[in-house]
Amino acid sequence: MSASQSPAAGAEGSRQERKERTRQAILAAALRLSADGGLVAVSLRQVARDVGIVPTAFYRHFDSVEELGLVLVDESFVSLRAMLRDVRREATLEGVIPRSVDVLLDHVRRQPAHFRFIARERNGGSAAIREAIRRELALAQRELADDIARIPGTEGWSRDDLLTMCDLIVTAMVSTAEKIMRTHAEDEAEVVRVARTQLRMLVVGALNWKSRT
Amino acid sequence: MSASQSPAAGAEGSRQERKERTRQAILAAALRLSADGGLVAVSLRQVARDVGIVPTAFYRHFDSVEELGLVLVDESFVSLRAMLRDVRREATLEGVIPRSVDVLLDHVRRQPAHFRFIARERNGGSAAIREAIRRELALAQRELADDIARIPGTEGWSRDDLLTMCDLIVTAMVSTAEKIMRTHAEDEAEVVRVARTQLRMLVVGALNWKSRT
DNA sequence: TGTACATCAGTGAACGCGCGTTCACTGATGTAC
DNA sequence: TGTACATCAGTGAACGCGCGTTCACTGATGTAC
Repeated sequence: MSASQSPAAGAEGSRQERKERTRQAILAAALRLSADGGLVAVSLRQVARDVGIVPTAFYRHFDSVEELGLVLVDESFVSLRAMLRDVRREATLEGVIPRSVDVLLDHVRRQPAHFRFIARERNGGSAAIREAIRRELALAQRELADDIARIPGTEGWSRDDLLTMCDLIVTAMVSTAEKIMRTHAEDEAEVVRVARTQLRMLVVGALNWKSRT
Repeated sequence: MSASQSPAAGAEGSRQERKERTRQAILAAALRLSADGGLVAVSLRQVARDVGIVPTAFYRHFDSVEELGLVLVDESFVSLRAMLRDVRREATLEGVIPRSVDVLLDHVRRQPAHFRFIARERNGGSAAIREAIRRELALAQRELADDIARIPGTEGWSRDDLLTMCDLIVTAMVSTAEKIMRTHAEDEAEVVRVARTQLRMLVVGALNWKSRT
């Protein structure tokens, strides 16, 4: 690797393009390496070695592994928001539950690294990273509430009840995502079945609880 | 500290008693130190320094920090099971929800270190520790199902539905515990209110969903 | 009760290793004229 | 189009540090006689 100026990413493109390619390679390496023991266990030198650059070159792109981690949070939530957008395409109260779980399964299987990163760092990471993830999940919760409010048949719910329910839905879905990640393909059906039942219990409960008050 | 043979724990008691006291001091130190960056970030030397022994003396008690971590899992779940036992003392369907949340709040406030350790290592820790925690939580889920099955008025639920519901309850309560840990005392009431509403939604939902089939 | 020996929790020096960070540098790419 | 200079991504040596682990040890406690 000592013969090339930009070993990780080939020599094509402008200087700026090559820098961006190295940056992406660093992000990808850190994401991959963090799967083992979380981002805390990832060293700057490991990342550099993996990318094929000298340790000091890391500083051309990030001030620290921590700063890199915050970028990975953003990147991971792009995947999560893409998922929410996919769920949004089903707009009936009946169809939304099976569809949501299917979409979750699909996205977790396609982007396992991003979902694993969020699950891991949500409690395990540094304070700054935990806070960033918490904020993104709270945003997802509000977006979900907005979406559900638009579904016909949900007019009876107050914003407050809706948010309380969405908090629980997000929690349950994060838990389901974690389950999916440690489940082999042949046992997926059971996880999906349980997740659907739980969502149904939850939605039906919210409906009946509200009608009582 | 170099003047004493058992600096961390005084000189009283038999050799065996003093060894046990050092062992407990090591566990306490590791639990405290892991609050910052998880157990991954805790080094054998840090623990030894904190306890007031030389690094090599650590090996008289544990083979590695990892092994120590597994003991901390056990210890933490003693707190969690004490909590379940406390919940169990309320045996009516109406009283169980507010009581459960009160008990959770009380125990999390009294043993924050144990609950924080479980929350952190559940996803952040080593594979062995994650697995140990997952197994304990699955056990808690089954015990909870047994308890609920004994409450009058729950005869209509199948074991399967009960377990599915308990999975969701445990997930929600872990999430609530995490919320409590990052909430100041003056905002506790809101967290408790939301947690109660969520449990109620959940239980009512399970009831109504079952009666449908 | 007194003595001789065994046990073993804790000691302290030493090791090699990977770490983050500093610094002066190189040489290809980009720009101004 | 050609030349002179600026930029800056990546280099490589060097540093001090904390780490886990080894080893032979010490000396108080415990036990057998």
